Amino acid sequence: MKELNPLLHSQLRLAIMSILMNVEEADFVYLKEKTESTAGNLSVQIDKLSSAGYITVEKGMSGKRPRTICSVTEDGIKAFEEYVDALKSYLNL
Amino acid sequence: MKELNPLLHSQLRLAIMSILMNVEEADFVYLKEKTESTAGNLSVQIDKLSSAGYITVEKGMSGKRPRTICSVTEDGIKAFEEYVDALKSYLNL
DNA sequence: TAAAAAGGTTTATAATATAAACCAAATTTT
DNA sequence: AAAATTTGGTTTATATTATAAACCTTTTTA
Repeated sequence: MKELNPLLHSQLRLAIMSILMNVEEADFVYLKEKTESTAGNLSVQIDKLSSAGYITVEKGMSGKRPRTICSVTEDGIKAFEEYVDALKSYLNL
Repeated sequence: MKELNPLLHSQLRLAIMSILMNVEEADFVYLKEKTESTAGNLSVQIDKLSSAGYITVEKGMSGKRPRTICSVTEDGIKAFEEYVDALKSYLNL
């Protein structure tokens, strides 16, 4: 049986990637609302995806408030697609 | 976003369930070979699925050797199918 | 100006997965 | 016929992970 990339096989990280696969970019606040996660957990998981090179993270300002924008990288897309392929063999889809 | 049943969202438990969804029953040795897991890990995860009522486990003898036979329950089938549904929304399948 | 909210990060804790060590019975080797 | 190995597991320890709690700084509101 195929391996399931452990970096993607985590509910929150998978949710983040899933969202980012469908949009150009998404900011911290949007990801938090969509995933219904705590800020702490989200921050940690964003870091891990970023460290793995699956997403890029730009910390900037929106007016006077900080704004963290994420988007998926080529590597991230590839990893996500491979993960989906592997999962399909588990779920017979 | 939907919750992913944490009992099923584990590589090895998902692999076990995936196998059992496609056969009448499977024994410990067969599951170990198919999943390429260690005996210890397999034993633990079988227990968890069993405690959750997702599989039944019969410990008997085959000739002079012990034999542990597993099969999925109705509850297990239902949980698996719900898990697959939830996952689909993450993977857009 | 004091209090609360926004947007996060860091640190501590609880849960999980995994492997290592172990056990008893059966089989094989010497 | 001992001794060593294999089979079929279980139990316990360890390393990783996920998660939440506590915290920080700046901005906004009361």
